[in-house]
Amino acid sequence: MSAVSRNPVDLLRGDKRVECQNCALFRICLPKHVSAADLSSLEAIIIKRKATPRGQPLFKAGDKFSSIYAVRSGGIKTYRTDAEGNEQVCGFHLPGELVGLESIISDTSINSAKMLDTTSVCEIPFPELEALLPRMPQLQKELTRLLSREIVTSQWQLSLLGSKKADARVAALLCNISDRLEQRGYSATRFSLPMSRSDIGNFLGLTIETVSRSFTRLQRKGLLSVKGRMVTLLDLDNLRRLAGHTTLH
Amino acid sequence: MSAVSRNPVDLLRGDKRVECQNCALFRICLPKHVSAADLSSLEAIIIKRKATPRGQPLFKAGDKFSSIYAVRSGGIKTYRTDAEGNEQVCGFHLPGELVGLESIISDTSINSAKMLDTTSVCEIPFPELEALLPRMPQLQKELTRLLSREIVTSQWQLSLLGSKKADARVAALLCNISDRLEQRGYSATRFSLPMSRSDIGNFLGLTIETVSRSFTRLQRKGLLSVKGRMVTLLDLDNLRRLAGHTTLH
DNA sequence: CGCCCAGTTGAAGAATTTCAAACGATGTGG
DNA sequence: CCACATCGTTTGAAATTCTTCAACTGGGCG
Repeated sequence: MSAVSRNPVDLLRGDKRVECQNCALFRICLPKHVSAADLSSLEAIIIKRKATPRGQPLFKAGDKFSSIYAVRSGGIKTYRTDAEGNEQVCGFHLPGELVGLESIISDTSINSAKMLDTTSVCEIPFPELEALLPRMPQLQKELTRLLSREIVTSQWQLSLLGSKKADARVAALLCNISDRLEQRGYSATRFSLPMSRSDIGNFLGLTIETVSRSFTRLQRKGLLSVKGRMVTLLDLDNLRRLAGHTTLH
Repeated sequence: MSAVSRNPVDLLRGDKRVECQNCALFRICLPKHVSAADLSSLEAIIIKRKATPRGQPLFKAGDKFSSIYAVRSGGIKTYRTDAEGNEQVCGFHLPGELVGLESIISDTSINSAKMLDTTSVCEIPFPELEALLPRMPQLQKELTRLLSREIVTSQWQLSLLGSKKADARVAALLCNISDRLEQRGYSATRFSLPMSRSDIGNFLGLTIETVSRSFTRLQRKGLLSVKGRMVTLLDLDNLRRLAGHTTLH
């Protein structure tokens, strides 16, 4: 999708100092309310990683928890695996969103995270971040807000899985992604899904076949047009109506 | 279930100063790591409410968000209502747990909360709490941890709704409640469910009929015994095996 | 060119929902 | 004290939705 690397190995770590103010995501990312004076202390602990190709893990469940991550470009899925080896996708993370917040309560990572696409992240070592908080109330507030938002997102997902039919779930996910992309300055009606049908199905609690059929039905109703991962939302109003609830983000 | 009040009206507010150290839940509640010196500043902002009867709302979605709450006794459910008026139960909160964390990101409450039983709470005004954080790193850490735990809980629930059959969902909920009660010093194998079948079904993404049938099946398998809300877990091992994953809490 | 993977489509099967009825505990009024 | 209404729960049978199994398609890449 984006530029692909020749040599994955030397993409794994970057060491250039991050410059949040120049980042396109500054307005929506963690440091958005941090004063210019404090910003450099924050930037000092952040590790700007280079792009990593699709499919690479960012971390695995059980790894020692030491950092959270901000997505700079691309996309990431987080997922957990239960005793029988079943995966459950917990979330998709777009640029400007944090990954790994659920593991703060633990010494080890609770979820695994994998690149959906060529993706770059900023690594934020958590103990260092935590040490900054007492001195930086703005940052502390923002972190609390982002944690809270993560709860809201999970609960939104719950209300999807709890009572909605397949078509409504698919519509809701598409509307949600549409909103998030729009917020980042992209088209709200035409975009490429960063994740596979299998990930979508898993996220929505459906099989890939059901997802596929659902796309076909929505297409026949004239609500959207799909070609592989490329979707065009033709009737956002009715799509939202079908999703039938709380717009998120 | 517990003592019932004659006059609900004068139960709504208490003004006795809270004394966390003497509270049976001190070890598991928000202030557990706060130093004795800091504790009194925290206690000063907490409002100890008197018991409220079953069915009363604690807050409603859309209310101005101003406080989070710690359950002192009884139980609370939080839920959200979508555009069509469908409810989705987001969580059950037992003594020692916080309620309302999801709304921190918002000016208004995102969920509604209702007493499942005669319940008393400590109200913690959030702006005041937030003001204490810079001076009390321990408290800040604990709040962050609790927020993180809330994410883990929601994601646990997701993995239930995402891929589990009805019996597994019911078994998982029972094991989860069992664990939480045990942690609070109650019996892990014999307890009274604080919530109705309807709440259970809604929480698990099932109809009440399916929940009822599931209880009957689990009973026939000799895994438990149910009479109304009273359950006895007869074979916790196999119940966990059936639930088939990550123990939470 | 042909393999392979992701996605689509079809038909049969399984699980849950829906509709309907009955039960038991609780509470009210005669 | 009993008859009756109510609520939450249980049970049964039919309808629906989703899953499963299987075959097929089309684009990308060796």
